[in-house]
Amino acid sequence: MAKDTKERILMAALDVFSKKGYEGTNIRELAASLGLVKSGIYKHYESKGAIWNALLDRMIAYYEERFGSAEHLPPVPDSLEDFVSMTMRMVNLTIHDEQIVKTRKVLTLEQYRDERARDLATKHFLTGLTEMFTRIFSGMMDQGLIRRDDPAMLAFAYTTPISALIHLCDREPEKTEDAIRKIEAFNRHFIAAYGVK
Amino acid sequence: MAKDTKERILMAALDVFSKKGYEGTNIRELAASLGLVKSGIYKHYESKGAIWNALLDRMIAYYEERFGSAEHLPPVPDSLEDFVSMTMRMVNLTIHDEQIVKTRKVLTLEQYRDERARDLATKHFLTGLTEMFTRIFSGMMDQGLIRRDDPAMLAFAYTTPISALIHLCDREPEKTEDAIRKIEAFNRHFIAAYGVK
DNA sequence: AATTATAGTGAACGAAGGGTCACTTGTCAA
DNA sequence: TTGACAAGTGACCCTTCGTTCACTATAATT
Repeated sequence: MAKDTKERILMAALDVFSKKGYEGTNIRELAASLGLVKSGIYKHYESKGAIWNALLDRMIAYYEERFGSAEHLPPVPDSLEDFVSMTMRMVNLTIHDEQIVKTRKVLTLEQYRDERARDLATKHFLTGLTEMFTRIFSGMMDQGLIRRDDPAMLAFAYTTPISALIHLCDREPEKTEDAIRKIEAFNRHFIAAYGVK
Repeated sequence: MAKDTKERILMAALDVFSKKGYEGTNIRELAASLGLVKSGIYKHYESKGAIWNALLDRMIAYYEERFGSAEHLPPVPDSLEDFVSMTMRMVNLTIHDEQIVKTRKVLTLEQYRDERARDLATKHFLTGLTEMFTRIFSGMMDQGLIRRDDPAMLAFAYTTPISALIHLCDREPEKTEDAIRKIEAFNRHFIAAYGVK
């Protein structure tokens, strides 16, 4: 039960930090969203900063667990259609999963204030995806699915446009459908340019 | 002299908002950075929110003035080398101009809180560049410099990777040189794929 | 020269923030 | 049954924040 509340506090913190940022958040409000009174929070965390650090620990650990080891990488697709549908599954997850969306927003808001947030933001927004798709493209080149080229450059050129649209969805959720269509169109464009038919 | 201080307050606000965000900023500090005492600020703006609104007005007007009308668009380059050097000039400006960097940071930090910041962020980070390069690519296709294709899609695929690296520079300035090299490499890759030799 | 606006000061205020503490309540072990 | 402990409460403390105001100095206007 203690663990439970401690956990709920972290999730509430993720929620409110993602909306108002760390500085814009106050403990009373955070506690109230859990049906607690502010002093109750301090039975579980010693300060607002401690909540922030615990949340970041969690986000970092989650990222490592999820994308850190090679074994959790998606398999190399065995056709171009497979490749596109894998991308679209990932995109849909990352756009619609509340927790992932909030994580991105928090990292966006705190990237200039907190060094660890800064580093994790770069992984989330740039290097993580690029590295992942570098391996995928490398595999696809070996299989002759796409033209042989620098896989890292291709991954960069492939993931950053998609990433830009994911950010757009975070910022303006009402444009989500448009963004998804645009990602699909971009995939067709990409495959037309690099796919081997 | 009144105008002057009013102006200096805006510039100081841009500076401190870009570092600490709106909520994280306090008027005392802002005033002190101008050699003023906090009550002096209120001779020029009626509240902290008024400073924010004036700053946003300024950023919006500046953007309109700079990128809003077709006449301020860069000319269509007349060679591929010209095109790349134009891009690199723009990139260097946008990465090194303090005011532009701060503007991006402020928009990044306040995009979820303020509707106008949100809209301007989308222009800065996505649609503005895309529209601009749509025209450029359209012109370059007419001149036979690049393969005929959907210019809007090409602009999207060209500008978003560069944008991602600009964001990286904002977040981790020590990676600026790497980022610029990467943009140059991306340009070569892009031209190899779409340029007509 | 007298007046009046303007820019800036310093003290003060109320509200809101983070954090503490003595106390209550419920749970579980001895 | 009792004792210990973890979880939660409400009142309180101190600091910081945004804002106001009476006042001064300076520059412009009549």
